[in-house]
Amino acid sequence: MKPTRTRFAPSPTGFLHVGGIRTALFAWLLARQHNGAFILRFEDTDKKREVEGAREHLMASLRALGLDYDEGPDIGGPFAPYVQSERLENYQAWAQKLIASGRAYADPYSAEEVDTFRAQARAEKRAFLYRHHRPENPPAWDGSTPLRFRSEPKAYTWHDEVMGDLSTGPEVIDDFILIKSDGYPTYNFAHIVDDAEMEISQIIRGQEFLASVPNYLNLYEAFGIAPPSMATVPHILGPDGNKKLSKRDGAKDVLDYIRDGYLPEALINFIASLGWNDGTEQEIFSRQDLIEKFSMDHVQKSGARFDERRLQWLNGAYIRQMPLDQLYTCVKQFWPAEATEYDHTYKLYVLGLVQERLKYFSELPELTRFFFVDLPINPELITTHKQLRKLSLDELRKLLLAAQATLSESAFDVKDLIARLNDLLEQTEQKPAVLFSLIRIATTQAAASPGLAESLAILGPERSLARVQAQIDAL
RNA sequence: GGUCUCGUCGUCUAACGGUUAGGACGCCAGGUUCUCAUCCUGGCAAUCGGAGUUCGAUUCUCCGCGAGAUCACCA
Repeated sequence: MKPTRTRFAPSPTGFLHVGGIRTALFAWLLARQHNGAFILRFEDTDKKREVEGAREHLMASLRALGLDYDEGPDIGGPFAPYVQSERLENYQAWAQKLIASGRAYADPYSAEEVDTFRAQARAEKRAFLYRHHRPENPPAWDGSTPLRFRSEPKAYTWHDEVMGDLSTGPEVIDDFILIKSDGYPTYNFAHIVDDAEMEISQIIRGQEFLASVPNYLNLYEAFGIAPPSMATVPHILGPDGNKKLSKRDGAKDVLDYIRDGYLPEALINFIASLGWNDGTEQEIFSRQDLIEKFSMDHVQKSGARFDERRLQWLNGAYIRQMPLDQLYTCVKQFWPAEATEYDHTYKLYVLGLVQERLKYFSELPELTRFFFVDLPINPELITTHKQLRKLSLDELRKLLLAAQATLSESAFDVKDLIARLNDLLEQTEQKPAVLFSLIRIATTQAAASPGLAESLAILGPERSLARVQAQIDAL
């Protein structure tokens, strides 16, 4: 059996969003699963669309997700270069083979003339076929005009790893352009040459190419080479509509998810399970699980909608199962500014308290700020509280004074705090919902916070008591 | 308009032609002496429609309907 060699071949025209990364992920998984090679190739044959910095961005995105490639533009490999604009002579050589065998010819028409043909077909509600206008005696090709493939229309049936058995009639086969008048090859031509030269065993790509496959098959035949196995994955759709997920609809750069504090492992798990499952009820797949269990024939044929809530849940699940010290290194850049003057031990303790409620790292500041700085008194926390708003200012003051008295004698370890808070419940004959809420609000000024005793223990006596006092003063 | 593809809870998805159509996210309710979260329990919720084949159809066939892709000197 031939070695597994898969590739990810983006055009450097922008960032990589979740939809785009999926084909890269699948290709990577197959390569790793079979101890094969994963190859990165830049398809930069349209110079007009190229975006400055996109190459670096694409490579950074793959790196961030841990999708390491074995051959590529920056690291080379046995079939270098891995950039199409640096391989023009290869395409010329292959084009000459077709010219020699009579399977390619110069397109004598101007772009405007072809547009006229196209408009005509459209007006007649027909699909446009260039070959209906194929010239009888095309001039010799001198490179100043497009070079077209001379197709041999016929019906095809073929197998797609995801879609299953597919078939089309001869009416979809056409004389597409191999080399543009600027000397660059089209995608349709270049990828076939490169995949053959680079010995790619399996092509994984989005469904926008599905309709072109019969044309590719026709070209493979003209070259007398066997096509690689093909897998067509459906698009990932936007969250609200049925549109393909695209940059225009606000699809986010995968690097933005990393910046927001999503874990690469969670992102990969999420993207993989968007349209794929292993047939069991497992939801969480480690990278190794995915490598072992991934299979193209379990990939869904229809497009999946992108649901960020599910990604959040998954990321939270990964965060929760992380060892604390590992999580600590991950969140280093995400602490609120006020945390800089606090030491490792303090922050580690804080992190331990919020670990189970953290969905992504950039939430860390809002979740932990009150551990590092006194927040301004927010009267609404009491006036909108369904129990506390019923109490008079005098009652509130009494409770806070009682709390102050009890806490001032505490050793401020969790155990002692719990004991004293429980005593205070009996003393004041209050429900926890009243007493604990009040103390929690006074000492945190936050709508939500971790357990009361644990929070107080971290804050310490000085700060806790000062905050209770501040709350009393503000009543 | 031609061609191709797809169609199970709101979302992601399971189900050799035989299941009370399962799981997960989300949502709702309850429990875990405060909030938020976690965890646990329970609940709501789906086979696009119509024929046909069959003892029996989510599954096979056909016709509708809906959705997506494509018909570029873009990939």
